[in-house]
Amino acid sequence: MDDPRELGDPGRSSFTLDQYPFYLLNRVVSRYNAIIGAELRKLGIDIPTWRVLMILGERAPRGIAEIAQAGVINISTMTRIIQRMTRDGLTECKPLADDARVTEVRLSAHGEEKLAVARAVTAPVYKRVIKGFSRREFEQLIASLNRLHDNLGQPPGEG
Amino acid sequence: MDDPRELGDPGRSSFTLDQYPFYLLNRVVSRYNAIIGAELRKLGIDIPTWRVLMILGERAPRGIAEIAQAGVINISTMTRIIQRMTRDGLTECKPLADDARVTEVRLSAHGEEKLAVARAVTAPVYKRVIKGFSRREFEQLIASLNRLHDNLGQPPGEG
DNA sequence: ATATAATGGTTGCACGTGCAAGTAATATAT
DNA sequence: ATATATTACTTGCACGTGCAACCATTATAT
Repeated sequence: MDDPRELGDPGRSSFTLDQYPFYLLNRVVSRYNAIIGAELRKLGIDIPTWRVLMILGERAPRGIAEIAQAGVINISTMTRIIQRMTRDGLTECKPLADDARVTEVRLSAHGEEKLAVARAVTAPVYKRVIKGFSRREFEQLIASLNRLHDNLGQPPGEG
Repeated sequence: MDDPRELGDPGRSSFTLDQYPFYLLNRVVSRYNAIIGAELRKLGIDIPTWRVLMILGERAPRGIAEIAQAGVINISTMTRIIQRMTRDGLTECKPLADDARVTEVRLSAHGEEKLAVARAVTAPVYKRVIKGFSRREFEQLIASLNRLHDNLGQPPGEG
C-alpha cells in the first residue's frame, strides 16, 4: 500500500482526485493562468505572448521551433503567435543569414518594454502565491517538477 | 538572497525560467496532457471529457457549475462539454426535481465503461511518470500543490 | 400579488489551437 | 549535376474556448 507508484494511481480502486498529482497540477496551473491572464490582458497581451517575451528575454533561440520547444507549444501555433507579436510590434523577424529556412526572432524595443511591465505586474501575484514556502520546500518542488519533466520525456507533436 | 519569496520571482533581475515554478508547472502539465491526450484520443475522448468522467465517477456534483468548479473549467465551456458527452451517450441530464434551474448530470452505463477503460489506459503512463518518487517526496509534492492552490484563492470566471 | 433581484445555465461571436498537408530552402545520395 | 530526402516553417480546416449577453427559474422585497 505504500509503494509510491501506487499513490494517486488512476488504475487503483482507492483512487481519489485529491491524491492525483496531475489533477492538482492542472488545477494550480489553470488558476494561476486565469489570474495572470487577467493581469496581462490589461497590458494588451495574452499568456502565450508573455511566455514568448520571457523566453526571448532570457535566451536567443535559433528559430521558431526552438521557441516552441522552450515554450512547450505546438510549432504551427508558435508560428502564429510570432506573427501576431510581430504585427503588434513586439518582435522582429528575418531569415537567418547562413540558413534561409530558419527565422530569426528578436524582441523589439517595444517588446523589451512590454516584458519589463509584464514582469512588474506578475511579480506581486507570484509573491502572494509562493507565500509560506521555505527555501527547502521551494527547492524540493523545483526538483520534483524537474523529475516529472524528465520522466515524461519528449511528448508527441511539441517540437 | 535566500528569502524564498525572491526565488523564481519574475520581478528580480536574477530571474531565470528554470527557477520559475509556474514555467515548470506549465511545462509538466503540457507534456502530460499531450501524452495522455494522445492515449485518450484512441478511445474517442478528449481531456476535458476524461476529467468530467473522473469527477462524476468520484462525487455526485449538484449541477453543471459544480462540475465546472471541480474541473477548473469555465461554466459555459462545461455546458458544451456536457452537451457533447450527452450526445455521445456518456452522460444523462435532467432538471433537478426541487429546483428546475440546476441540471442533474449522471454517468450512463457507457460512461462508466469509458471511465474504466480510460483509467486502464492512463495508469501505466502515470506509473512511468511517477517513477523514482519516494513516498515522502510524493507527499511533499501534493502538499506543495495544495499550498499553491490555497494561496491562489478563487480565480476570476471559473465558478 | 407583483415587481425586482439573484441564481443556474445557455448561446452568439470572435479567436486561438492542433492536425494534416502544404511550400521553400538546404542536405544527401547517385 | 540531378534526383531525393530532410529540415524549417506555413496554411487550410475543423473545432474547442472564453467573454458577454441572454433566457428561464427561483428567491426576495414591497
